[in-house]
Amino acid sequence: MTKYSKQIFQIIEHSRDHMTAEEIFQQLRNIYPTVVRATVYNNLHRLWEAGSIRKVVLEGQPDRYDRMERHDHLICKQCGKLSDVTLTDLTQQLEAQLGMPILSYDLKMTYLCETCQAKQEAERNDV
Amino acid sequence: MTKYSKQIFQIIEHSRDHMTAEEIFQQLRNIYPTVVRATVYNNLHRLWEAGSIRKVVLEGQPDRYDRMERHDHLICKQCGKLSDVTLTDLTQQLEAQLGMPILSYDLKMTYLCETCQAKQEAERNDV
DNA sequence: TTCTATTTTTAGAATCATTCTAAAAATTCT
DNA sequence: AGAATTTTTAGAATGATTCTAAAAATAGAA
Repeated sequence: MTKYSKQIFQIIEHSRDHMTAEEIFQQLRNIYPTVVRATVYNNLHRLWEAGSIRKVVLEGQPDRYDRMERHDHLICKQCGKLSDVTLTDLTQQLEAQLGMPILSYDLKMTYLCETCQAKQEAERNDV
Repeated sequence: MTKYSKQIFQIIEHSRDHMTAEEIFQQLRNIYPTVVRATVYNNLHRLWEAGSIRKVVLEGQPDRYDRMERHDHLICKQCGKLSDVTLTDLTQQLEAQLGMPILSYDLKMTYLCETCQAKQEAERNDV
């Protein structure tokens, strides 16, 4: 692990908001002002390959990076806000239904966040 | 609905293999040889926006399009093969755990397909 | 039908996240 | 130290997708 990969790993582990490569790059530049974007991409790739970080792929957005710890994702259908929830592990249940083992699963749920719910409520009253 | 959107919708509904925009474009050209890529993208976007088709976003691949009918996805970790499975609807269960309603969910599971399992087995015997 | 408005298609340029390339620098191994 | 490997760098390249502005098609109203 180099100073860059260590730092990038730290940034991801300690951020609760699923940063993009660009955001990580910006933050890393505060510490190492000469670092280059490719270094961030290289390290993210290596960390992900090594199974040290998760990649969260959302439509129409640059990839986001996330800590490994088991958890699921909630995405607001309106504003796209991404948040974490930890539901009970479904692995057993899924394997039982499939009748075979799985390696992992990725569960994303869409909902309407409080802010967007409030907005929608307001609109309804306006009209 | 225009001839193009109708046809594109048909292609997606009748294909079991989650086609990319490019693949749909190639197939559409067999019927309408002068059609242009942008038309495929435009129509895919409209169909998706209208909730008539699903978009399957996988890492490092162009987006794939899928029929709407409720089902989940299995992805081979090795070769990337994508297949459909229909497990019991988890909505109730998820909502109960979350304590709030959700709009939809997207469940992707990774596994090792038969082919890749066989390959891995063979390698193990070779070494 | 004829005029007008809206939607769709087209061609090609533009975008933008990400990957690639090849050289330089840093690190590790012997 | 010297050689080999890994990482970083700068910048070009890639490639899926979106955008733009004009042309064509379609739908609606008179």
